[in-house]
Amino acid sequence: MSKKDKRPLTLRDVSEASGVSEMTVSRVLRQRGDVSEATRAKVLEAASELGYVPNRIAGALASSRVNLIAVIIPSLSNLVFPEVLSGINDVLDETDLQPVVGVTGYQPEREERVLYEMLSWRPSGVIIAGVEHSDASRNMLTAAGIPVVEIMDSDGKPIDAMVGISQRRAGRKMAEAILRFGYRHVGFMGTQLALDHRARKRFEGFTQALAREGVEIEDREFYSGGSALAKGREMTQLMLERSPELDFLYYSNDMIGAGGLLYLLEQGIDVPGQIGLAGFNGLDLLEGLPRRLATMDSCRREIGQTAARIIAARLADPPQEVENHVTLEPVVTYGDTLKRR
Amino acid sequence: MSKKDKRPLTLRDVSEASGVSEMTVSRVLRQRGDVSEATRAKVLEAASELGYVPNRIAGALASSRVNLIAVIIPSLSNLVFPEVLSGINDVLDETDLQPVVGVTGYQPEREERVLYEMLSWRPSGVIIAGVEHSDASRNMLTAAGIPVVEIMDSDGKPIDAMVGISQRRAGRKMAEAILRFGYRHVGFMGTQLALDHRARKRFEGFTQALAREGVEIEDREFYSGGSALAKGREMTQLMLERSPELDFLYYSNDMIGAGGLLYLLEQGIDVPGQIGLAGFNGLDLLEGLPRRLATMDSCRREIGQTAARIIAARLADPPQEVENHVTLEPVVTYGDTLKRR
DNA sequence: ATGAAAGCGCTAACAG
DNA sequence: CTGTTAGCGCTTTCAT
Repeated sequence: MSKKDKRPLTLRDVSEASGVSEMTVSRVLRQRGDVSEATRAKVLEAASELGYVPNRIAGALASSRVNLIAVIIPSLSNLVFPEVLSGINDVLDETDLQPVVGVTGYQPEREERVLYEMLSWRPSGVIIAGVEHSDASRNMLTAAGIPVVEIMDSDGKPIDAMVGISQRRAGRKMAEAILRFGYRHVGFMGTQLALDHRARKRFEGFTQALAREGVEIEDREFYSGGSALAKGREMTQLMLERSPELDFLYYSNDMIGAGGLLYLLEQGIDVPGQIGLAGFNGLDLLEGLPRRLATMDSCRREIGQTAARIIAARLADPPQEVENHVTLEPVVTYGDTLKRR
Repeated sequence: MSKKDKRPLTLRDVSEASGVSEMTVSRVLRQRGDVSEATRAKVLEAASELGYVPNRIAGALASSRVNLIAVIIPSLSNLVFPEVLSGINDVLDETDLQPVVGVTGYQPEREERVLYEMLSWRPSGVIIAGVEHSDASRNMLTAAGIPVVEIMDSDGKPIDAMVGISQRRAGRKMAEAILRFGYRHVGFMGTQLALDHRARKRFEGFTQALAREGVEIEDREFYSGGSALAKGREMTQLMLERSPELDFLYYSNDMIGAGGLLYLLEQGIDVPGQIGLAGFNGLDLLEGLPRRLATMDSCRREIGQTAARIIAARLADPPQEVENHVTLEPVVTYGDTLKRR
């Protein structure tokens, strides 16, 4: 038990308590260099008795080594990002690197601030969502001189490394599937696209592929905030009342798609006979629905893992060779809501 | 644009570039002390031209001030915790404090490790989920000499401050509602209780309140991992095949409750006529379901906000007086699945 | 309003 | 295997 001092404990306290020099105490605590079993035990004993916790701030300053990896994402409530984080954790857990998460709320100014804050702690690497960043952000990232992995989206010119899917291609692929199966009157529902570049790109790819076959989106609806499931429900009702001729509804994420699906089933509408549906992401959640929503895997866990692996490899001593640009291929799951008519 | 140096930029670089002493540069960058507008401008110009990002590691060491608040939670995939975080953010955004999140996976040893890691950065405060911690963890927390707020659960003796609901009371309240409405044959489904103390306490409160009226849980089922919605569905099916006499199903969270609800509706079972249902948490998600599941608000956003407010108040200069022990009262929402029979 | 000196707690680099 | 010395990049404190 430590006496209730005001002053926090330092290496010196452990040194005095154990009768071993600060330097050797430091070596024991960091498991670096050779220390005799006897001294080792003495030090460990003293440290744990005092309840000493090393001061990494001093350690980092002295060694100019920081085992932190900055991870910058737009949101935690999106469900997708926690899964990316989880993938990152899977891999970093095997190393001595530690993720530190910053959240931007999809706002470029906040991204800038968060980035600045994180870089001021001199992390060893950065994993950041998206490829669009303000000039200031790009400059900071470049100037930091550390590995930077941009994730989730491969449509763009990366600063350094990049792991993701082509969002445009994802949109295109789904459009092609829809057309192939004979749907022609398509409605779209999604979040506000202004700040979510990935959703926007999927949308662009989607419309372009439709256009190639002379098909245009006939109705669209956007939302923000609130329960996505409820929003999907509401928007679907609204859209079908407005545009009863639609035979397909494309949702920019699975959650609103699920809401739409529940609504349609309740109304006794024939899915996918009368109306086909598709979402995006491949959420676990879909498994519990009455019918499997067509969707497309966004590979988010794998993206996280791959990004972390790139960082870990580049930081290894000696640095390992790795592929710096990884484009994953999302797979369409037709489920029960996308069928040849 | 910074020349592509190997060495990271320091205050000295800005000092030289601007012809102002390091000390004054530091003052400008921290907005502390009086600096003439002219020098100020010169410094800012030089700093941004170089792309200088201050080194907080050095700053923190010199000032022994760190604006970090350690936030330690069991999981990010639980949906509940991101909302707590969001509440914490709401409040800390107004201050210069920054949350740093650590995840324990519900494992005490990991909690210990995460805590150790975080404390080694000398944060200014800790917000940690739950009131059960290993001795080592409690010691570290005590020895750190910083404000500690334990959250989510108020059934226990806090180390310092505490914000939460009484999980036992929450379980009891739901049991009382169920009994009041005339249900007598109750089944329970939930996660493995061993490590989730809050779920366990709710369960205990629940069974005790039932017992008081001579009612016992007649069947129970536990799960772990996988899609909660799908699990709720499967467990419900299983349980009803096994125990068709049940007239009420209590789910330890809304997600599995939603799965159960969807299953029962599909089977054409009369809810709540034949079987009543209730979950726990008060998730947004429920709004989009075909029927509103009875549940109980777990006040998670408010818990986050309150905890953050306590930390902010205690860290203010001068420290503000605040209530250190806050017990929130969860409210039962009867929805459409809990009705007098 | 600005500068100079000292040192935060630790570790690199070397010496023994 | 263990100890000594000299900083890491900044801020505190005190002087000017």
